Amino acid sequence: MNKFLKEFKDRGYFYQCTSEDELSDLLNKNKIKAYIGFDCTAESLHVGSLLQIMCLRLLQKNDHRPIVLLGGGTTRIGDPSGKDKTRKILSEKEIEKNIKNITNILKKFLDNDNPNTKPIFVNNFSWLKNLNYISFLRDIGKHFTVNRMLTFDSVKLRLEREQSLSYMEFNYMILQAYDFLELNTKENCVLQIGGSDQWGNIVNGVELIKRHSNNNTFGLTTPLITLASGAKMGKTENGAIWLDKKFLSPYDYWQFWRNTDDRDVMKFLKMFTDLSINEIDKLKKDNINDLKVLLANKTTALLHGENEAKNSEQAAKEAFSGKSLGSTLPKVNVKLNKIQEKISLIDLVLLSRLENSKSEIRRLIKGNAVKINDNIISDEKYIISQNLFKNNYIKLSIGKKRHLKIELN
RNA sequence: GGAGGGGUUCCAGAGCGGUCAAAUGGGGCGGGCUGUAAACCCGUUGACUUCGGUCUUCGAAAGUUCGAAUCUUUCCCCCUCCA
Repeated sequence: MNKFLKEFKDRGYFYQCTSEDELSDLLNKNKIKAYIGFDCTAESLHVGSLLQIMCLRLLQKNDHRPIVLLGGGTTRIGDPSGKDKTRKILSEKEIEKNIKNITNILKKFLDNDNPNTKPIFVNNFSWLKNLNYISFLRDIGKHFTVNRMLTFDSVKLRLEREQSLSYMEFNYMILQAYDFLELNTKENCVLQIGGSDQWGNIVNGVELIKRHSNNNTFGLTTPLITLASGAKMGKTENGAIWLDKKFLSPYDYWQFWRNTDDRDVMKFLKMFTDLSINEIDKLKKDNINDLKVLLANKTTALLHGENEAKNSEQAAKEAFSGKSLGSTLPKVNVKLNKIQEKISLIDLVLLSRLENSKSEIRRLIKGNAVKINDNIISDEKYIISQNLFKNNYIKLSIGKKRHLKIELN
């Protein structure tokens, strides 16, 4: 089997392929271009897209060239796959902003220097916006039968549940198929990779290209990752695990990985780090916590860099091992006069934005969950005094996992 | 178009005139155990509070009543069956 494909499988990226043997042959013979599409509905990507990003990296590692398609056009339509309801439609401005931001995130993960493999960024709005309806129907629409379209899950499931599906959304799969055709024609792109929910859309592209241009192309999908606990990966109660400092600090990103379920650690090391399969298999499994730290360090380094990873590890060490004030903890500044006004503990927590409901904070205080400089405070009327500040800051903790440095200025 | 059933707090789902900020389960949060894991146990889970209470919530609006999630009317939405 081809080297790229083998590693793709070994790392757990593989779910389905349109024609595995042929693709393997092709990859052995040629360096190809492959594309993955990213939705631009949100301002940032989250961990849910990480597997796709790792696929892009793997392509580069094997000297293939990734094309990153940003769905500036298709986001204006909305993919019905896996959704019960029509999504809200974003304004042009929002989409442009999202594209910029998402591009920057992807660049952090990818090698942008090697001229042979550096990613090609495209926005499908650039070709979709100029489509002429009549000629599109004649050139492209004729290759699709409604009979077949109705059988795809994205459409079928909606109809079965009697949830309305607009004509606009119904067209989504044709547009995505057209994207592939466009990239095949202009860039000689021969492979589309996507999540398993994209299978239908990908197959449509492969078939369209066959009928329209008589070229052979391929589709490859990755599995939906579920955690050992059964939950979908990437979202927690506190929100998505964003791949963007603005929405989730490197420390919290590090913590997300550090808190991985025991049963998922090896799997994630393979999926989300650059450690070779060999190295991973040789790792000593007797101290699972060391492996979690390794996982957190590697994944954080990929996104935020080695330094941030180191800092996060250091901060975690200090925060969890107790007494020392974490010099690297996330910090919040408080004006000196606030303290002189005799601010209450409740208000301090409010100020820290760790919680935003006074009732909730009261409950936490009663439950012995709030600590200042590692001392439990159980009096909800506790007033913060200036002499609590050592070296100009205090450590505020809620529960075992949330720690913050409050700095005076 | 006709006939029924339904919209309840994060989710599922009880309540069907006062004792309802609303049973129970799940999830979340906190505590315990531990390893920042899992499992398990306990507590908590609308907001504000001078801890006495106060305010806002049961699809929307109007009404009946001393009092409504619960009754009436209109409207909106969903589901099932028939055409």
